[in-house]
Amino acid sequence: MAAPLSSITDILFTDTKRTRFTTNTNTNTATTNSNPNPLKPKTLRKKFPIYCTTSKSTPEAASTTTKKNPSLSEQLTPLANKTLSTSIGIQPNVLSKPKSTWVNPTKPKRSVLSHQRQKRAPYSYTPQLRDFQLFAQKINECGNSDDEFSDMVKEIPHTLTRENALLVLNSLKPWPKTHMFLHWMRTQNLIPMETIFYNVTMKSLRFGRQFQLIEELAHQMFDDGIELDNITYSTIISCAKKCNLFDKAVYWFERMYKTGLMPDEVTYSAILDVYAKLGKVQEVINLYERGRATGWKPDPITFSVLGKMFGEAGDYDGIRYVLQEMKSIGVQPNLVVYNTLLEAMGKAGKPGFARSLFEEMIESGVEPNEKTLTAVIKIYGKARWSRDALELWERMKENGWPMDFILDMKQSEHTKPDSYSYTAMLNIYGSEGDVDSAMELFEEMSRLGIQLNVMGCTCLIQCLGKAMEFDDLVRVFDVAIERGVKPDDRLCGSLLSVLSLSQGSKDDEEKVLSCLRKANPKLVAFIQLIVDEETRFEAVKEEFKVIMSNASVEVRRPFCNCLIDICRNKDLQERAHELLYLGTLFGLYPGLHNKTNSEWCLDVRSLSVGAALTALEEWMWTLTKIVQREEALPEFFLAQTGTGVHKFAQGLNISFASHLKKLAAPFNPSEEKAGCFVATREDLIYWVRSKFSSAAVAT
DNA sequence: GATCGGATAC
Repeated sequence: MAAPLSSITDILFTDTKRTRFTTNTNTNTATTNSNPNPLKPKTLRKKFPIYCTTSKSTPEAASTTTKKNPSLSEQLTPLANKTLSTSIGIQPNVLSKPKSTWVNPTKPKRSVLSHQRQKRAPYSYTPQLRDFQLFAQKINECGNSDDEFSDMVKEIPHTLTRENALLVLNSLKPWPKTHMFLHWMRTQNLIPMETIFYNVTMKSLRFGRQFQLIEELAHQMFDDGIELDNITYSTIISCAKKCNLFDKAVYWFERMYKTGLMPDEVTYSAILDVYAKLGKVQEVINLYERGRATGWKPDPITFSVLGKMFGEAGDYDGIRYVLQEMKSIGVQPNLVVYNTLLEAMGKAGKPGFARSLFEEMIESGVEPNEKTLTAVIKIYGKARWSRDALELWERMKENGWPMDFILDMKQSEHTKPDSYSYTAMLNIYGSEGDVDSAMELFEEMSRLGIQLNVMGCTCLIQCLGKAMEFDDLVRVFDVAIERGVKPDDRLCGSLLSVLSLSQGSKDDEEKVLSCLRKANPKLVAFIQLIVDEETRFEAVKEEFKVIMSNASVEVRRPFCNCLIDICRNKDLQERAHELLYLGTLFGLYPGLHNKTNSEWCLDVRSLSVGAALTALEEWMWTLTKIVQREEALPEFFLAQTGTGVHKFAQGLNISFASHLKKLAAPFNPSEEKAGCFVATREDLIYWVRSKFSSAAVAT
């Protein structure tokens, strides 16, 4: 056996200190670097603000080269620092030759993992295969008691050989049988005990989540002098992981180092996953970089582990780092890696990049499976990209991709039907305005007892509101509340937007209000306050403040938009202007008005139709006053509505154009930029003058 | 879940 190596905790601890030291000594350089590498994961960026430092010049690195027998941690630390600076793309010329990072090339350093995967003995033929299969089957079928087992095992058909034993151990299914058979072999002493017998038994125990028994067997191996190999350790570690005993997983990994056994890439990636699940991102990166520094070429499974970790952290830079690493090492992502990275992109809130990655995956010939499609559909649904979602739906039909990713789950015994997939589908149908399909899903969920969550409920209500199906809307809302859905601000927001659509019918309006009253009575009281013409501005202002501070940040602007719409629908223009003013005052419309020397721009893209028209009136009014006072004006004026691709902005440019006409304002659609209306200073001045001269003539 | 180990959705 090799001499004991340093424990991995020592390595990590030493490295953390060193990392901090390196960071501190170079902070000045770091802060002056105006172009940080965009591919750095967050954790790297935090702890390693600079990447160009050569570790050779640090005192620690120098000292390690002079020592005769440097510890593993000492050998690896400078390498890790060095690799961090080269492998993530700041110096692409060094990227392809990690070996150049050796501090002392004449003396090869001990690696942190073995580059050779543990060899497996070839499967040997067993002449009595059939007999032993039957024997194993009988044991499988007998009871779990020791007595029954003892009786049964006596019927062993031939002499036990190594191959026969393996065959039986592999065929025994419930873990107690495998465990008992191994025990029997050990006490009978018919053949010498081997590592592989323990490994096979441990695999069976892992299936039954019997970590304690696995640990007992491992101790027994130590006691009996049976070598634990990489397969033993990776099985122990993965079982600990499966049982959520992460400290145990780390313990056995350290123990492996202490006994002098070098992990191979299977064990190594298993432990990376453990650290990732513990949220120890920095440690994972350190271990990964360390392995890389010694010439390790990680395989797709490792990248899947890294991708999942960065996804959990919502770390987009980290995800790009993984992609960049695979590219530079020349590892082609497989299905699982793509699935992991797509999921990660979703968690990092990058639907656009997820879409490109998905297209790249198809392009490279990797067939998507139901996990891929669920992830992508979910991302499109969340981003409200209904067009992309439906296009994907069509492609699934065309290519024969798994259409039944929901049905699959219904049929599976182990997986409960997925409320999340239903929500994603509700979102798609909802965004597309397909009420029938959305309601069909809703009824199906009720039939199958699938929990409707608040997001699904919000999608449905939006959809029903748009279709003016107020009775169904009330029914869905009541059922959702009954089944324990807690209305949140988004749900209130969608009720509010439905209310702003229900113009005309007092009856329908009352139906929506009854729902909103259950979800947020204060909001209903505020609506009543603002639609009362007698209410004074000061009172509105006070209550507005209360309502908005109580609402979560992301719904404040939609709330205000809807409230303005509601007022305009009731011809309460003055109140609408007050609300827009309050919204601006509370910072709900940043960037509504942008000024440069040559151009003033009104950007109403984040406003509802009513709010946009109110903003336009306000702007024209202000511009009129400026013209009348003969104050300085820029050469050009621009009003931006967007082209209406966003779901909430649909029709905004059309309504805006017709309102411009109504005001006879001098804005014309821009020929260069869709969704823009432009006017020159001359147009504007002419418009104000003619308006007032005609007014003067009229009076 | 035939053949001793590591990765993916809610």
